[in-house]
Amino acid sequence: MAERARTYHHGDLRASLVEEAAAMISEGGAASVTMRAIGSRLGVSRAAPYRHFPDKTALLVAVAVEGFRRLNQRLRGDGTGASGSSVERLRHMGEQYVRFALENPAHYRLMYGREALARQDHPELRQAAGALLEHLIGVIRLHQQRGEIERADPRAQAYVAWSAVHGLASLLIERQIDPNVDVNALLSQTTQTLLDGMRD
Amino acid sequence: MAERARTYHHGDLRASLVEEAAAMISEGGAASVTMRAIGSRLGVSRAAPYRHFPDKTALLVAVAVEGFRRLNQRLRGDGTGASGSSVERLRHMGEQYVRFALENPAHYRLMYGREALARQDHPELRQAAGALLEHLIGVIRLHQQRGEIERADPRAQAYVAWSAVHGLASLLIERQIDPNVDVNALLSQTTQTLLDGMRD
DNA sequence: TGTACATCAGTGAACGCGCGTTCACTGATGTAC
DNA sequence: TGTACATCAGTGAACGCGCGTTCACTGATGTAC
Repeated sequence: MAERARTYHHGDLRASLVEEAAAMISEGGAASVTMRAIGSRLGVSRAAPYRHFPDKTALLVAVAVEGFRRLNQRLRGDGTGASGSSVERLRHMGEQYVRFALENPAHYRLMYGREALARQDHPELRQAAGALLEHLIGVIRLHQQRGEIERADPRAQAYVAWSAVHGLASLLIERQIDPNVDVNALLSQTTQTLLDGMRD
Repeated sequence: MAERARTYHHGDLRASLVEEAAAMISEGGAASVTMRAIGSRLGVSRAAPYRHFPDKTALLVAVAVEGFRRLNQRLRGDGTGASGSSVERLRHMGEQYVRFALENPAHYRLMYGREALARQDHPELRQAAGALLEHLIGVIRLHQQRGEIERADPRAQAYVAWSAVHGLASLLIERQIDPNVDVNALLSQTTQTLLDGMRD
């Protein structure tokens, strides 16, 4: 991506900043992202990022929003296809969710933590997170209609399901779970327990 | 607590440092704890804390360990008494766990997050967290024996249960859940779904 | 009981550092005529 | 097509700040004799 000719104007610095910040987050966590470092990594002056983002927080918000976009895309991507049963579809979503978190731990932390970013101040971020939840609610509602799970309030059911996968993802990311445990087995046991608990 | 006479020697500065750091965390999050501020809040010089902790991380570790001690105590405290059924006992633990997190959000975050504290370097912290898990496993094993839940690997079951309550606690703390939602209802729905899913 | 002295919990001033951000500027670009 | 000029993405030096931590020190304490 940095293979454009070295012109004075970068070309698409804004996008590169978001991308590079995400890379830095992967490598060293959110704390390792500094405006100074990101400039120099992109071969650009320290002040250049301020042409595109008013301050550091704005950049981090953009990074988090981009994370939600990717996660959203992944959850919608149909590994099992529309052909899978309702239960399979939900199970698939849960698995992909946790896998995303495991593959992008620091990014995931940025998306959901309030350590680096105060949530209420950033409507775009709020909206990006909300879209994910609405998608889950939609799937749950659909599959309630197919009669495979209990017909409780779909929003509440979504929160319960989300809690379970978010909790598992967090505990794994924060290395609270014995590294000898078989993650796949634990993941499928979690989704299974959840689906059993939601069943009529 | 600061009502001892103003002597040159503080009396029990170490304990006060931990206590005060915990208070600051409650007020402004872990990032608001600085060695400078904590000294001045206790009416002591900036350098004084270094008599008791080699560095800031050591102090934060002590605070986190203290948090685990309190949480542990709370989970063991029998709201329902030993008289409650197995299921009631587990439900009670789940509820107390989430309530602790809601009452001490920043402290909880410090205990389980790796943002402020890298976990592997601090065996005492690791051990404090481990003790909590072992307690949960013990309760689950006991109640498997009473035949009220499925006889799966108790450690795996503990991880699943822990994931659910940790996830719920985290989402609530990070304000990812619609504030209009009835927290108590959501909490009991979560524990209920979990127990249903674990039932034989 | 009184004194000498080792110990250790405090002081206060200073250090160096890395950070986010600002400022006056300059080079490149694209558009009006 | 050629030129004047507004626009805007960059530069590089500097700012002020708050931080963790160190250092030589001093005051209080407790213990040996």
